[in-house]
Amino acid sequence: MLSPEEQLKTLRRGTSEIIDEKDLTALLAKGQPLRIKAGFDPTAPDLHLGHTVLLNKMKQFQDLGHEAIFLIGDFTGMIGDPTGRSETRKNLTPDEVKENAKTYLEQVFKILDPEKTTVAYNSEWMGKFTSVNMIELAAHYTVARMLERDDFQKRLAKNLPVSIHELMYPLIQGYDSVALKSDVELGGTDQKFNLLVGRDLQRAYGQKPQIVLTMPLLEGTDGVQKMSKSLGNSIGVFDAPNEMFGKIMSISDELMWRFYELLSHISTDELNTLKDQAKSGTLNPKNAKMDLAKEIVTLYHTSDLAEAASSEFENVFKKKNLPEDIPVITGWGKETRSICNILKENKLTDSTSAARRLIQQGSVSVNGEKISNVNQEFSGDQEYMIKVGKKRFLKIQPG
RNA sequence: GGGGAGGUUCCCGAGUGGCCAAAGGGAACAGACUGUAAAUCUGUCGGCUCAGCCUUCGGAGGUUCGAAUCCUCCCCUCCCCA
Repeated sequence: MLSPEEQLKTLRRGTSEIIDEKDLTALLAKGQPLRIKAGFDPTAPDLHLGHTVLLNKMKQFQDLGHEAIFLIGDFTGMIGDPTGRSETRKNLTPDEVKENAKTYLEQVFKILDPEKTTVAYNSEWMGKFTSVNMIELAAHYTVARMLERDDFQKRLAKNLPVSIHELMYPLIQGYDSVALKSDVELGGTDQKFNLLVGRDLQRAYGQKPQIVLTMPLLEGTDGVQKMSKSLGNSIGVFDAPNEMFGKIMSISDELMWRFYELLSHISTDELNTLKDQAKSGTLNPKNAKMDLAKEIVTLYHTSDLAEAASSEFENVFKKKNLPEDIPVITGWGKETRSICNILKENKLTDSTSAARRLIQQGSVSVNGEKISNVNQEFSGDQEYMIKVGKKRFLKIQPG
């Protein structure tokens, strides 16, 4: 095992806060593998790059010889973490939770080493919890301390509802640390409160409080708000290679460095070199971004697909050629149909109204010719290349 | 249990009988500019057989020539008192 200082150097990369670093150093100095806990709520099946920030940190612990415990909050998932919520979450059914959990693990093992990862489900112990146990647990915390929490404060201040069960959430997450006897727990900065409750509860149950390590929340493609599917700024780990590549290319240069720090597996030294080169002008930021996009696409797909996505990107957007994989449909014969209906029927636009607007704005072309007449009709027995905006394409072939 | 406030288009939020498909902001989409960058500027932003028509303002009824706006009942949330 590396020395505590060397380990810390790696562990500090991208980290927001370590509570408390001295304690962590002391633990590392023992030279024993530590139990590293990270919990995921299987509330949404769509994993995005933001979720992987934590996994990358966990991977670092794993590579340093520690024991990664991946906790699936199948029990807590039914409650819904109130963190960062301006409103109460919808509860999930056990089946939904189970389904989501399966998806999670599949993705998780693209980063973590399955051989060295312990997977735990908190329903294992929470499912057996009696109401007496629950009340005992609740007795270890006070209402005032629970309401200190920022999310609750904000909601109360805005006269928004906070349900009782949401107050239970941090207690149960904290109890997971007791059940797992974790030495370190990882979480996003928004999880700080919950993670700290874990420390208090471990103390209350006679254990040594865990070290809390928080990671920043990754911004979404807009560069401002945190990555989230519902905000429409996320890059999903299931995104197709070309889409994933394109989304990464669309982030700002500033955000690119953050992605490098939190998502790339290149060493911190290499990263600093890249930054210096970009600053001095010897490296075009675009190339650094292309490399990053390739690395990430390779991780979730393959290096071949990443290369293909890269050349496709250059081809379509730099050289303005047509993409390779244009959806093709078969024509409808001799009768003619209006352009608006064709666009709507093939989902190039949401509605004929939207199609009209886009045509009026000059963003629709057929065979390279801009369409200006919203009523223009086309027969279905010829080949057409339809383009809407920069990204939507459709080819119609005679039947 | 008593008293008060409120539920508006994807989100926030204005609108208290016709000039309302509903201000403003955000998001999104499109155009210009680019490195598909970002930033900026411009436009669009319920639907349709589209200069007209149809469906929306928590739900169901009602008043009216006409309702997001008034009345009745119901559902949901918050605040104060107990």
